[in-house]
Amino acid sequence: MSIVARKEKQKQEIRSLILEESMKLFVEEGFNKVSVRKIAERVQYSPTTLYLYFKDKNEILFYCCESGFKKMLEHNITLGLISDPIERLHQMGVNYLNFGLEYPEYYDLMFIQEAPMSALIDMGAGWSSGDQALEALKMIVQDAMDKGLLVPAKVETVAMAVWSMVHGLVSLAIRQRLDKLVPAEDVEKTMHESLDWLLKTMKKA
Amino acid sequence: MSIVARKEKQKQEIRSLILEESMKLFVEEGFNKVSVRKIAERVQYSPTTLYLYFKDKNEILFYCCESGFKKMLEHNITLGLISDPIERLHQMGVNYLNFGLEYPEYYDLMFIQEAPMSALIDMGAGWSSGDQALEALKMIVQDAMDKGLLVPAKVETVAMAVWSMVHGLVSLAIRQRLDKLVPAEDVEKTMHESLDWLLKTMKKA
DNA sequence: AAATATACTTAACAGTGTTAATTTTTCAAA
DNA sequence: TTTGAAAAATTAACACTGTTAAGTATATTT
Repeated sequence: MSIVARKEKQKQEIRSLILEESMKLFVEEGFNKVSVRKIAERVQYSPTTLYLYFKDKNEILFYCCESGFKKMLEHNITLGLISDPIERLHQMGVNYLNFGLEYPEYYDLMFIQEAPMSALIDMGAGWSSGDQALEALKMIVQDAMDKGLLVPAKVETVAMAVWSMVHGLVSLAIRQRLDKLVPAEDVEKTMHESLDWLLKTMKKA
Repeated sequence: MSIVARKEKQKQEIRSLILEESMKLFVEEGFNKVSVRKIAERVQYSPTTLYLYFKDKNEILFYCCESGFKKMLEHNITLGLISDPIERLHQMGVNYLNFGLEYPEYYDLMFIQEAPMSALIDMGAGWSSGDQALEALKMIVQDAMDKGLLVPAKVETVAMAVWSMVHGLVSLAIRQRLDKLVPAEDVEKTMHESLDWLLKTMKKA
């Protein structure tokens, strides 16, 4: 029993090692430029060994995302302290923008690449941390509505609007599309202004 | 002179042929799954011949985007008829969502892939139709503000907010992320509701 | 010590983008 | 009309990619 348990533990350690090194590489060079062989070299195993631990490259990416979501949740840890729902929503948006701009490669994997979703479908699995973040968003919107701070509307509608807005900002920024609208050096500032504008606008007069 | 002109014309025709067939393939299978060899087979040339007409695969994609923007502008051709700026902005948003959902592969190339922007940087060129669309957006916002239909704010800020919002909706939808918020069959409807909500919300009371 | 199960590696396949060298075609001058 | 240069297209090749099948060590059990 203890020997089989120790072996299982070793296996998990190798899994973790692969994920860690993969994530480092994804962050350094971007998902598409990282090959299975490169990861294998980093973990000092042959390329094919990785296939004993993961179904394919997509699955490796999939598990890396989970750690990305956890990182994101850490950013939101101080959120509970803010009592005003609108203020809380605002801060959540600011955190989202900061996360995206600080870790663009993580963001890319989690929200832009299609690979992890394919893996998710293949596996029939879920993303607990990811769903958790969305639930948090919906709850804040619901809270704000209950307190009469927002014009009544379907919670999903407003949540989708807010999420889409911050995602749009980050993903356009990451893909250098916002340079077409304002000079590159003003992009970050204007992104925050846009978020401020939305929050101010949606707050019930 | 006329003979050299005809040769030039022939060259342009081959260029167009390559772009047409590439676009078809990109739409059918997605950028990443289309290889230079596949394109070559379609146009009945050897793979290396394409390199006589384009610097690399990214440059092919880049020129395909231009046609995507033109397609998009066509969708907006009826916009001038709407006199109310807010209503015009709303319809522009609706067109944007429809375009993204109707031609997700085009949208992917134009706004999600990073490849065309790399080509753009390498070439030092611009995207006339793309810039044109952004200018149109800014002008509508400016118009709405001039007519006192929006709370005064920096035009770029509001334009960025609106663009980010619709881009966020489309790109999250394309990458199957919105399924996490509402059931798949409700995604499209809720997207439109979110857009409606934004426009209603931003309209000065 | 022999047999079996586990962990890992080597070799290989079919594909990728791209370059250099080589061939075929086109067309003006002799 | 043949010759020679210029243009256009091709073949061969390189260094990669993700992934699978077959083979080889290394433990563990009998």
